[in-house]
Amino acid sequence: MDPVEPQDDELLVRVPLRTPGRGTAAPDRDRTEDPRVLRSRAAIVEAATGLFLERGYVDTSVDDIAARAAVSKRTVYNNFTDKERLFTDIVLGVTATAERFAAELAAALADVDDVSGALHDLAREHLASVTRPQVVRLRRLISAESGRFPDLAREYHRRAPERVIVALAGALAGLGGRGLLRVPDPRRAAEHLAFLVVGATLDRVMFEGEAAVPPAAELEALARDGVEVFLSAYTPA
Amino acid sequence: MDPVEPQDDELLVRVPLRTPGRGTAAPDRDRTEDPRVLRSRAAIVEAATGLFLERGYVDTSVDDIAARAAVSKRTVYNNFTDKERLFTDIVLGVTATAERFAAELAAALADVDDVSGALHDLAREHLASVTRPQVVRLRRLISAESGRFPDLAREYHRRAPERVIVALAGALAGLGGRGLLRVPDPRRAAEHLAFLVVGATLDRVMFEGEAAVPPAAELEALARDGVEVFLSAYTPA
DNA sequence: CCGTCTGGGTACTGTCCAGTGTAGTACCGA
DNA sequence: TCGGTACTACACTGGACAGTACCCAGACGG
Repeated sequence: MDPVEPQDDELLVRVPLRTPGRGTAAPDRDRTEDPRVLRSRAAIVEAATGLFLERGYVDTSVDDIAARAAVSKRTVYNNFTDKERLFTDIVLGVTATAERFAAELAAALADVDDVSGALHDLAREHLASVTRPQVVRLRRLISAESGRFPDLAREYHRRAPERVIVALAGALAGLGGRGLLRVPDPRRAAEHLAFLVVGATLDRVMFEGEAAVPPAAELEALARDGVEVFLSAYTPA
Repeated sequence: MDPVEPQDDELLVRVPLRTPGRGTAAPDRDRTEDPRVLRSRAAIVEAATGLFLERGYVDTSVDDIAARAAVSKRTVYNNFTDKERLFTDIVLGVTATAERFAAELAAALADVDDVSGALHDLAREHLASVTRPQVVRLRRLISAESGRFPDLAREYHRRAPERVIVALAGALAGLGGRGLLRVPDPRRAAEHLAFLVVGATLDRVMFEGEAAVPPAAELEALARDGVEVFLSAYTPA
């Protein structure tokens, strides 16, 4: 499988390769990283990502992470200054996925002619992306810890859901400029489209967990109905 | 102030008066409650509600609660079997507010003639209610703890946001029956209306906290634009 | 005035956990 | 062969915190 296309049960995690927190003294030594370090770090990140998403931040101990990564606790602390840094590094790494998705969204709508068809495709894709189990867990995790990590939550929101809205607004403005839609306020239009399609599902899933994700047929209907309402309001007279 | 109308900075809390967890042996003794007990219990509930909403479940210790309630820890445990029970009792007590609100919503839309005006009023009220700081904190608190208390989260969602949707669906169906709206699927229509109006704000607030609540003028615009889109899709031809 | 009963206060126990210190081991390049 | 570096195992510290044992005070009946 293509390592750049995330599957339902995984998230791409990009963690900075330089060990943070010891840049004070290191004179940029050997740039061929020790394979032992790479191996340990990858195992730790993978284990921690899974555990954080399954149990949350507080209910995951560093001992748990070390155990699942088959690594000693000391090694965890050799690679990450503390539990908080490990957490934030992972979360910010994960948002890379969302950023890429936002860019694709905008591009897909750039120069279409069949507005209705394109919006239906976009809605389906958006809904599918947002209801992927790991994405659901990530949303819940971050909002759950937004009290402990307010900056992180803001950053995630800015980079992921917000960026999707902004990209969508740009695309809709483009369609408006070509006379294919009537878009007085692109930002508002993007929000309307997005939440017509994913709003109700997102809300339910936030409280009931990924088990509450509707079946595929219902997702299809949600996308269709949402776009239909959007078009009846935003189609030029 | 009327004790049944919640203000911005408070939530009505209804907690069962019988001490839970000792019903096994008590043969329904004196029903004139000891005033000391009533006083303690009220202080504990108030303190715990505030602390849970401010800091969350894990970051609030029973010692903190006892201190703010100006009561000993022992007294807390005399009135509530454990921290979990205290938490769930409080959360379920708070949902009483939301339940009442849902009923009012449905009633307000029952037999209006000016559909547009009524929907605008409803949208304004819904948005105002959902962005009240304490409501925002409650949403975040419950979804944050939905991993630890899945049943509680489900119950809250069923009683509060879900009940609003159901009531709204009923009201819209009524308007549809009178030919004032075209409502093929009342449930879907209710979701569309609700999330057109509150979706984007709800999402932002979930990550950025109650500080991200838009100013009154923007709330007004959100309600107006959302209803406008809804009407252009659901007005009979 | 006395015994008893109940709620409340203080001090404690047991546990969990983040983070550290240390001593030893495997591997790698010179 | 030697020195350096990362990893392991393990014990340990310090602190937080849920829940409890035990005693005191005051109300109430006799």
